[in-house]
Amino acid sequence: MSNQFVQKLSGLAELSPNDVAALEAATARPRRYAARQDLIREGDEPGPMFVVLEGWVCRYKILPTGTRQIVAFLMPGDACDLHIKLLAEMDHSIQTITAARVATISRSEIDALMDNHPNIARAMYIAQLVDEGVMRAWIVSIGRRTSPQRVAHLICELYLRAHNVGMTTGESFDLPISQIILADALGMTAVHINRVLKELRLAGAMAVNRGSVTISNPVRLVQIAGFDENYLHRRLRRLI
Amino acid sequence: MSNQFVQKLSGLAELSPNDVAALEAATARPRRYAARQDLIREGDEPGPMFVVLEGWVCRYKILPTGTRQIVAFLMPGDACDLHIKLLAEMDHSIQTITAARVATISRSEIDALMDNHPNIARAMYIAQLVDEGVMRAWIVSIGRRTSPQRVAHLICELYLRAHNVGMTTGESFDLPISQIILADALGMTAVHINRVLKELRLAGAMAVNRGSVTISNPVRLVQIAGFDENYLHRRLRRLI
DNA sequence: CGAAGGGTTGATCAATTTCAATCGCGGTGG
DNA sequence: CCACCGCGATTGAAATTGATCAACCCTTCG
Repeated sequence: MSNQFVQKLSGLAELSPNDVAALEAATARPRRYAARQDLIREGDEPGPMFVVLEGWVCRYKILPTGTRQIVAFLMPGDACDLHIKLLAEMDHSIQTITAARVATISRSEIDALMDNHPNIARAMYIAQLVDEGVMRAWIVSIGRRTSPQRVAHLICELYLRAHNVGMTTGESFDLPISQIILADALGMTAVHINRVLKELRLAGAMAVNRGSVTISNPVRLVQIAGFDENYLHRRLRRLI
Repeated sequence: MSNQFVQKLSGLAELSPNDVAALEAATARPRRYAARQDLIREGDEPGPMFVVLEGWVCRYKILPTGTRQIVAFLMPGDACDLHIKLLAEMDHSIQTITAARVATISRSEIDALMDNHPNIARAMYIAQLVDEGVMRAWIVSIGRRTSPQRVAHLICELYLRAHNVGMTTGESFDLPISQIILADALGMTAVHINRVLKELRLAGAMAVNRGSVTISNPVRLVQIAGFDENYLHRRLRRLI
């Protein structure tokens, strides 16, 4: 399958070869970014739609005190904000975590894609609904789960999302994310994340090494997390 | 202005008298619900779109341990999930907090509204983007703000949203929400919410009495919250 | 009148943050 | 080639926040 964007959307709606070709054309000229580059900042006027083709990206907000909260991770195949152009300004920033290849699709291109390819429109709407479900799950995690549960839940989510676009190998996947970034995503301190990761490692549930995660005991990890994949609305219900 | 739904959408796009009439017709036959009734539950098949016309409603999820996290408040004028029918099942539940009047609009009615009234479509898309911004702001609050900041921030948000649909009187507004519900929304315990409310009252920032909130010192409240209204994307930038 | 559900308060406990120090690794300039 | 630097990872100890446990009060409602 050509790229993760096509692969992801194919999982959400039936795409014809014609649809696939249109998606490939729209993402044919991605731009490369170094790590830690803002694609767009809070307060900026929204631009074209971003589609991540390679690397990891996040949405985040900075508080007056300077602390940061990451509100979403984007991995290859993930796109941003279909109708974002309707807003006058961005309410958050988007930044690369690793070096990345990101395609931009202009408003008119999107409109053309959606108008001429109903199945693409359908898939994009579903993707947006899933993204909202993911945000709700984050609120639940941060609000009500203990820190080990929270970390475990995020890893379960990322594993499944990566799996969905063919980016896992067995029970491992690349997670090129520092403990600092994990802390910013989970509303914790890096110190505490470190201790929780150790705890999960000692519990035999999962281990992080040099930018990749291995889920040593999927059943245990899911138990710890209290993970229910329903909010990812996947067509293919594989057990992990 | 006829109802809060029309009022809210009018603030997001120019609506013609014809558009307004169509919205009124679509919400003409609301259903009444008692307090604490689920409109729909996690796992259910999505139904029609809900539009709250009177009363308060929330989206929530229940954890395996039985604790609850509220992920959004819906007040009069707020609608749910434009394209939700594209999903096979709900990933969260929706429940009335108070007695409420809620209109339901079927998929086909929505499609007709959106197709025949581009400005309604535009307004609904903007409303959805704003709802996403609100969710991001919740993640930030729960993840990174202290409890007094968190409470203050939520009150600022709710005040502005209420103000937007004409539901404030001076610096007060109805907030028919128990401390338990506040706790479920902010990821805290009711006991702690109680102490924080006391602290905010003593600080002269705001006070809650019998289902209504008075913002005694807006400037102080905004300061405490570190509140920036940008994420609500309001057209009318009034200072509170 | 009694029961139930919120609200309020105090005392104690547990989870996390904060502060501080050390370690290790990759990259860089001398 | 190697010492040095900066960033992330790791660990310990102290400080703080918020949760938990346990009363008790007040109002509403049957």
